[in-house]
Amino acid sequence: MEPIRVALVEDDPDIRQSFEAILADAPGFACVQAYDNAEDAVADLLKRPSPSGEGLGLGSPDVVIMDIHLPGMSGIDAVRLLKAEMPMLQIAMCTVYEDDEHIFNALRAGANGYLLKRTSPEKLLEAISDLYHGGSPMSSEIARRVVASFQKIAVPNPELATLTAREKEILDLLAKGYLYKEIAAELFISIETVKRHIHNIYEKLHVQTRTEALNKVFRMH
Amino acid sequence: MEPIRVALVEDDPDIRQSFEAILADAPGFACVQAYDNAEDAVADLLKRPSPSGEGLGLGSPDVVIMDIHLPGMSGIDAVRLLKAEMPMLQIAMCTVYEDDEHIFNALRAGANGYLLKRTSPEKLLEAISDLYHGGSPMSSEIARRVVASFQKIAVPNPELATLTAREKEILDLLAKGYLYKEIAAELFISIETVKRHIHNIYEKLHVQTRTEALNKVFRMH
DNA sequence: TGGACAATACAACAAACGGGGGATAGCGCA
DNA sequence: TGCGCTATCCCCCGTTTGTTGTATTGTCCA
Repeated sequence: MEPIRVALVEDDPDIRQSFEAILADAPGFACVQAYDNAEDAVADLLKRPSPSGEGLGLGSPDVVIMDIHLPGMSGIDAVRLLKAEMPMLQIAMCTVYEDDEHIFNALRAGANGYLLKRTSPEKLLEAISDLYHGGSPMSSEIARRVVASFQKIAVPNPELATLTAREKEILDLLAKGYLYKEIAAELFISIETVKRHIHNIYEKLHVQTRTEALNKVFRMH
Repeated sequence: MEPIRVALVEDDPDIRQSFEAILADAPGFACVQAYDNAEDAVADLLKRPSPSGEGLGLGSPDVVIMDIHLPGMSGIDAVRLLKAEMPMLQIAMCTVYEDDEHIFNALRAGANGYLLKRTSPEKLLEAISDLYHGGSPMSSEIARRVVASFQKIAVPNPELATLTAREKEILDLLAKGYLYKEIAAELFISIETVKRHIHNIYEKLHVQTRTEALNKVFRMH
């Protein structure tokens, strides 16, 4: 069985060599490239592009372990560039940063996993294998924040709760861009009633225009 | 050392007994409750509320493993109710569903982890331990979808790319709810120019009204 | 140097929006 | 029974939005 081909991007020589040693000792893994900066890594890895995203070039690694804090270009920008050209390449960040900003920017840029540097060698190898098989390994602190981010999304607006069912129904159509007369036709009521409802909605939400109302609705979604 | 106290909510007696057996055999784990439906589980677990969220009641489990498909109330609704009263209680879903809808609804409801039923006994125990220590265990297929959801958020609309810098600037103000005359004042141009720009924007986005334009802008943000 | 494009501006007009004042009818609850 | 809330409807009026014309200026590029 072919070993999993790994590339490292890490500026600290001690850490890089330590990772290389771990990979060299582990059966089934091979460190095929190691870079100490993002510019070299991007330039070199893009030399072996997958013709149309359906596979990786011959010399390409299967998995990239990318530091975030690097001299010059950041690891996050490197991920963005690499993923744009080689979407099948599996990349995991490996860094000391565990704040939401770094985590979410990295994932938005296209990173497939996010590990903390204090990850044990066994967990690191397990993560690389997981990546290779299409998983998204995360240190448990990271998973926790990612999961927590789903709960924060819904910030219930108390103003919205004061709307009646009919008002919510009309606000929903309003948000979709329906004209007053279209709402009236949809609900089989007169346009005057639509105006009255919308007037009441605006009063409850403390807004004057449709756009302000929409911003209140979208903000918590 | 005290064992981790686990409660199960699972309607299939075979699976429930199998989980109980796994927990009974594992040192450091104890199955303290098992329910075959969500109503009983919620009613019973809420009898031991944490006074103000800072801890769990004396008879409470540390960790709950919750099925989603149950007779009557769903496991997702049960999580919502339990988390509202006992936010410190750690709950992981354990189910066969691996579609985005179920995953994200469960996480939004407050679930701390999400496991698939085909998870091996070793991984299950590891997940329970991870939960107990504040992590968010996920099967790797689940982690993959959760991470992918961060990338999908930004679906670049090619129509938006055709807008000039000035048009984007005006669209931005338009989205914030500015009136035409306010945009004119903000940018030191005439209201007629604002109308012209907005007209051009609508043409490029293939919309007729402000609200339709906003929906195009918000959709990819 | 001519053409394409972006930004600016004006005019006239129709449609849509939003505020103000009413009014009626039903429904539940004190 | 009466009060409050909700949903429904009407009129008047000014403002805002969006369309359709036309036109000037500047820039960039072939």
